[in-house]
Amino acid sequence: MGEAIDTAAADRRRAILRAAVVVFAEKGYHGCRIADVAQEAGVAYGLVYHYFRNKEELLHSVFAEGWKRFSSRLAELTAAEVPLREKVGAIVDFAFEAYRHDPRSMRVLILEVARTPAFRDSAKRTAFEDAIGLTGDLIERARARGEVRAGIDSYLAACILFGAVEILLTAFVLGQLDPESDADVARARSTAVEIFVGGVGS
Amino acid sequence: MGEAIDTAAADRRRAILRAAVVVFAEKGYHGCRIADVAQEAGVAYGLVYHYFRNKEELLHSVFAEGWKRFSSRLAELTAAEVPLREKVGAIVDFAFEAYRHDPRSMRVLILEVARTPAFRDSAKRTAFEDAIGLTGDLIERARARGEVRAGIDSYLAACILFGAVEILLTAFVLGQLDPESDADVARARSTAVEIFVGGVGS
Amino acid sequence: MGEAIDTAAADRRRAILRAAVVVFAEKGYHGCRIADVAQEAGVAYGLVYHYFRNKEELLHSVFAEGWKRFSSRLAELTAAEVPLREKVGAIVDFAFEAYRHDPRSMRVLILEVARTPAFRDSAKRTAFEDAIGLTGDLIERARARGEVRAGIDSYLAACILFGAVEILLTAFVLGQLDPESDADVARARSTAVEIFVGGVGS
Amino acid sequence: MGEAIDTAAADRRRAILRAAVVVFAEKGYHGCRIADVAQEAGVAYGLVYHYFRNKEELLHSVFAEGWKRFSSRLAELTAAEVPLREKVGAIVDFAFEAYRHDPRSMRVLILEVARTPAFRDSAKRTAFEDAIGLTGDLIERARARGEVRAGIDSYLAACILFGAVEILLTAFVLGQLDPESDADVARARSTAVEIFVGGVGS
DNA sequence: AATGAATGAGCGTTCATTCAT
DNA sequence: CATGAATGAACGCTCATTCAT
Repeated sequence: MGEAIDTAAADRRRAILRAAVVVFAEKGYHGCRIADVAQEAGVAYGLVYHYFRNKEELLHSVFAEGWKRFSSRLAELTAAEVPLREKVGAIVDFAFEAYRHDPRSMRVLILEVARTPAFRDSAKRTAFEDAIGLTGDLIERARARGEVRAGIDSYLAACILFGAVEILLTAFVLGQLDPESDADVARARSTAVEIFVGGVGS
Repeated sequence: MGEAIDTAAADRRRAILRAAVVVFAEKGYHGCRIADVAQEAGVAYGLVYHYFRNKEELLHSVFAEGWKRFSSRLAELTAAEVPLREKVGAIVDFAFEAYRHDPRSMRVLILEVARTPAFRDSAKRTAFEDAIGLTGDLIERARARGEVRAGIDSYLAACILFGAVEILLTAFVLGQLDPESDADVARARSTAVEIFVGGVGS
Repeated sequence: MGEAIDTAAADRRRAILRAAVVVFAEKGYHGCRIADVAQEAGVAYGLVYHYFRNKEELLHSVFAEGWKRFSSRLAELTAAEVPLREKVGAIVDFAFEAYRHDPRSMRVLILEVARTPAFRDSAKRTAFEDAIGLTGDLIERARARGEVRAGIDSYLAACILFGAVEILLTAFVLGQLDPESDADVARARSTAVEIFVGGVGS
Repeated sequence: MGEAIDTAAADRRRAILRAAVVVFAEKGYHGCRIADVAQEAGVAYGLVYHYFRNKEELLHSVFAEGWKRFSSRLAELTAAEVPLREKVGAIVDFAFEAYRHDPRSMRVLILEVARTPAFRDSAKRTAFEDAIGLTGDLIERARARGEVRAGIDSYLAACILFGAVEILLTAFVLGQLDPESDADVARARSTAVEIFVGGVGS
């Protein structure tokens, strides 16, 4: 029974979190009120403060929740024994897939979390740095197998891969690319992988 | 004399704009008050409203000012008759140089303008799209000269180049790379160019 | 068994009341939350509402509890057949002793109850007035025995005695006098009694 | 002209302060909103924050304003060369007169300021202590002229005088005495002076 | 009886914006 | 042009109180 209650509480918490994703995605962090989140979640706004200390912590939690999935997937990929090109493809696929599956979450991750001043420090940066670290490791391993050419810094390369993925996601988010169009998605994916692995040059 | 006054007015306007750059860079668009900008500019806050309709227009103007230089440089590069690798290097150099020269402006461009909801539409996006269009044209021309391999979409490639540059600038802005270190700058530049043109693969 | 339960209930009630004294003394009536009182009492905050209608009634009850002892002692003193100087001394002693014994209760009585707007009417004032009435009676009796000089209004004198005691207690509460110092206590006591009975004049 | 503006600003500030006195007196510090003060002053509530940092500072200022008059009068009295009985009478008169002249200010001083937790420290206590110090000095001088009997501590005596005055004012404030009744006022005054100087004893 | 999730009135405070001087 | 007093919408947050369990 205690568990049932805990679960109910956890459900509520998750409901508010989901509502926050929706609302942040729609109006941005600064453009929405706690009351909007509460309304979207179908609860009184006071309740939000039972589950989250304040608005900022709500955003932090949205991030933490979303990031967890991404970084665990990344860790898997790093360990896998497949060619670099496939790994890079998998990272891009995963990001694109995540966006197709829950565009609003990605929207918040891409447009809000990463750019909120409060997030420019501590935990958040660490999370991004961890992801880059993992990806850098992944590239280092590929180098050990002779898959990476000389003169390429693995960690800067990881950065660049993320930059590429992020800007393509942004293009999807902002509507320059259509996530519903398989052609758009395939083209974006292959261009990202091809450039990252083989460059644009002939 | 009318001109003298106009010039004085223009100076004032520029002073406020400069102050806005400083303050936006320091505390972010949402984290600062018009009064902060005015104080930084050394004027009464009411005066800001003589030169700019409102806070948002101030941010728009900051962007427009900063972007002008960048896009005119881009247009030059597009027209120049040099190999693709050099053009890409020039774009990266220009971005990095701009950051070294006026890190606060870049900070605002990178961390504020691009991510403010209000900017996710209208003029701002057009500006970014123009830049990508120009860069895409540049790549198309290179393709015409046989410098670009098949299967690469020029405009997505332009996106990716911008994503790469942006994330490296972000690394500088957030302190993961040191803009004062020539080694860091050179490594970032060469990695960006090498990956973009030749990929990481061996 | 009904009694056992009643007793348990009464214990709970008393525990909450004691907790209220502690918390009110520490942070003031307006400066604390029901939740603070509950936590101090080691119960869930909802339970407070089983025993007290609301926060204000809690304060009323704290007062009533504390005042009961004081006024019954006062009634005893009134009846006793001892010289006025001794009676006054006993009142002062009693107040000081009460403070040494339970400074937090006195703190609440002195700093909170007497000054809460809600207490400026009804029951509370009556209680104070009763005390003053009793003390006035006490002085009247002394007058009947020739111990009070002409031109002194007994009830105003009672007021003044209370004012003197209260301000000395305040001095203890606020730390200007040290309740642990026997010298301070003795001096305060004798000064109060001497002035009240004999005045400062030579 | 600068002066005219300063004066206008000072007038506004004073108007808000006066309004605060009225409203605090009526509903208590905790029982009123900034908006009430503003309405009473006939200004927008935002304006209150131009002149006072926050609600607490407003109360502090109300106190400071009211106390200034009282303590300067006290300093005069201390210096005067009149018998102790007259000085004590003058202190009591001044306090009563102040109450008759501006009962709401006194109400705030007596019922709010002295009892607000935030005021139980720093500046406020110092002010009270200063007043007691001055009055203690006054009694010490009287002692030097042989007007005070042995065994009386001047500073405790000063405390007690203040306690007596305060409680009588409280009686006026709470309606147990009628400040409009000359008889009540005269009786209260003479009782206070007589007890303080000569005691109740015969 | 006991718990604490849920509610929502209420309020302090901020700050963009206006406008009289 | 320049100033900054004045306005008031807006919002985050608190916390007393209720009530289902």
